[in-house]
Amino acid sequence: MGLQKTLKALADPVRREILDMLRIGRMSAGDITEKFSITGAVISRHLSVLKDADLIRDKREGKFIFYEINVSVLEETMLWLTKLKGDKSDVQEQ
Amino acid sequence: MGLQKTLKALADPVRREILDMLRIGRMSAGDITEKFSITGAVISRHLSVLKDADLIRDKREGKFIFYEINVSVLEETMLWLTKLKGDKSDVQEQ
DNA sequence: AATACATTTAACAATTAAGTTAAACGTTAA
DNA sequence: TTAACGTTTAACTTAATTGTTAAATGTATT
Repeated sequence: MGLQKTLKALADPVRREILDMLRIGRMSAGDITEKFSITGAVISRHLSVLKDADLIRDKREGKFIFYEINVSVLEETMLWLTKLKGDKSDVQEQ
Repeated sequence: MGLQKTLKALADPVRREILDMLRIGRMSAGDITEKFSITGAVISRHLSVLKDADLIRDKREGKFIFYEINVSVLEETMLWLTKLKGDKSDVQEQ
């Protein structure tokens, strides 16, 4: 389910923007929510989708929950895209 | 809308399988349909999503419509993923 | 223990997406 | 020009997704 979950998670613009933000550094759920004009409940659910895809990790510190990006799962996606793009090593060319 | 359409198109397993098949070479809509256990109408709609994302191109030849993959639009996705993965050239590191 | 704060979960409404079958369209052949 | 074939479009059903508000959970503070 790796590739499927990853691509599904990446297919939403809000979730991609969250990842783009986390690229710079970790943030609390509240900090992330502030950057959008949607409710915290929605952001929370987006975060759970990203977490389920293992694209982010969370860590509670007191009343805050901090989120950080985990890029390692992107490897599989990159490999698939690379294969699609033109690595024809496993295809009989003529 | 490039990245959004691309990722949305790639988020469906049937569409990814179609792309994987077209990687080997072009196929008619009927040939593609045969490989699945869903109706031709559904395949046709998946093809239209892929076409709208410019991931495939079509060409009618007689009664057949042949589809071929177009990988050039994947470049934008690869760039975004690469940036996310660790190209921090535009981020202040400490 | 009561209150406040940060976040998630639940219940619901609206929208989008994927599947079905049947009808329509474009092309070829009789 | 009618019939047959390949494919798409339309109408519909069901399931999934995204958003809302309200309630619940977990932690810190008084």
